[in-house]
Amino acid sequence: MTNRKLYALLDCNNFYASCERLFRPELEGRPLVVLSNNDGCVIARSAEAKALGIGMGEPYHRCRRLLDTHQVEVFSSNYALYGDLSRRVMDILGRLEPEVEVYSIDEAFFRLPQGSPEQIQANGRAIRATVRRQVGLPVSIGYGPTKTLAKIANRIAKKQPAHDGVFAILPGRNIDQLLSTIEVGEIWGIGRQSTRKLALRGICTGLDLKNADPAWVRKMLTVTGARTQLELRGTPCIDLEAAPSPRKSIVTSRSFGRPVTSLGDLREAVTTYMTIAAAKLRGSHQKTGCLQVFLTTNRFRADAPQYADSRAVNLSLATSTTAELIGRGLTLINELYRPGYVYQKVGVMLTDLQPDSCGQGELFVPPESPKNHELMTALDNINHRWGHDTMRYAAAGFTRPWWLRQAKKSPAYTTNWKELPVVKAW
DNA sequence: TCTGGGGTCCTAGGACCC
DNA sequence: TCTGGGGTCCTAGGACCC
Repeated sequence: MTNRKLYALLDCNNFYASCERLFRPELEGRPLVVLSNNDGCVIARSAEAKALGIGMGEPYHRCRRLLDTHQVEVFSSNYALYGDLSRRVMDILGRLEPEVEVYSIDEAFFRLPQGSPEQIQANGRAIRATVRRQVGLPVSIGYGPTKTLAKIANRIAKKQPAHDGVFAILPGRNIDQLLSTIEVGEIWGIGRQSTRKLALRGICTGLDLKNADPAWVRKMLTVTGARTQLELRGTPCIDLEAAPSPRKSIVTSRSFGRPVTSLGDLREAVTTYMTIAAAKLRGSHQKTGCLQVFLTTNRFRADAPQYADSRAVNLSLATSTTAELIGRGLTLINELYRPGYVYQKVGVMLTDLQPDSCGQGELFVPPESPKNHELMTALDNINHRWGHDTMRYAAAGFTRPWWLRQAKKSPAYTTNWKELPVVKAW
C-alpha cells in the first residue's frame, strides 16, 4: 500500500482569456472574452466576464449589446499564441514531474507517489508558483486517487478561493460528503444526455451516482458510465497515457467569413484546408489511406434551402503528398457541389492514417516517387522557416474572399518576429 | 448580418459468411 | 402456424471531451 499513486490534474485558469491578458496587463481585473473561429461564439471568459452572466458558447451577435454595455474586451481566437504558451506550461510540468500526460491545450494529468497532505500541498504550490513566475499564467491543481476524482478536486481548487488553487481529495478524508456537493453533470464523462437519464432516476449528485446500482449504470450509460462510477468509488479505470497514441484522423474545416455559392470558392477552400491537413499529416509522420470532403449550408437559417453531404475515396496507395490529396479532394467537391445553395462550411477529413514508415506496396500500382517526398520536405522546411503560407498551391486562391472573420485578433506575440511586443523604458 | 473546430470511443444494426 | 443460428466486420450516428 505504501507505493500507491495519486493522480493530479493541472488546469490553466480561463486559459485563452489569461493568454490575451498576459501581454495586455492593463486588462487585469477587467472583463474579457475570446471568440471562436469566425468570431462566432464566446469560448473563453475572464472571471469578471463570467460574473456579468456571459454564457459559455453564447453566440457573439446575441451578447454583443451586453459586452458593449460593460465595455468587455473582445478578442478573436489566436491559436498560435495559445499553442505556444501551452507548450511552455507543459514543458515546465514535464521538468518538475516524471509522469505527465498532456490532455488538452490547457490541461495535463500527472501521477505522483502518495504522500502526506502537507507534501501534496507543497507539491501543488511549488508547481503553481513556478508556472506563474516563468510563464505568467495562473493554474489550478487537483489531486485524487483516480483521474475522475482529481478532476473534481481541480474544480474545487478553482472555484473556492480559500484553497488558493490547490486541493486534494485524499483517501480517508470524507469523500462522500464532498461528492454530495457536486452536481452529477459536472463530473468528467457525464454529459447532457446522461444527466437527463440520471435525473429521471433521481440521481443528481456525485454521491448518488457513486451509490447507484452498477448494473443499471452499465446498462444506461454503457461501459464509459460504469468506468466513471468505479472511478468515483476510488478504483482507477482510466490510465495515465504518458506516450501519446498515434492520431487516427485529421479534420480541417472552417465556416466561411461570408456566404459562398460558387464552386470556384469551394475549390479554393478545399485546396486550402487540404494543404493544412496534409502538412499536419506529415508533421505526425503519417500518411493517409482515405480522404473525405464534406460541405453544408447554414443549419440555423430555417428560411434557406438546406443541403449537407459528404463523399469519401479510398486510396490504393497511402500518401501524404499535398498535390495528390488536393487533386482527389477537388474531384470530390465537384461531385458534391449543387448550384443554388448558400454554403456555410466545407471541410476535409483524413482517416485510415498509417505510420510513414509503413511501406505496404500494391501489386498493380506503381510506388510513389521519392521525389514527392523530397518536394514535400522542402515545402515544409520553407514554410516552417519563413511562415506557414510562404509557398502554396495556386489553386488555393489569392484574395480568398471566403476566408473566416477574425476582426479582433491579437498579435502573435511569441511566434512571429514581426509581432514581438515592444518594451519601452523611461 | 451574425451561431467554432478537432478529436475519441461506444453501440446498434445491416451485410455477409458458413 | 411456420420461416436456423451464430459469428465477424463495417458503418453511421450518438455522446462526450476540450
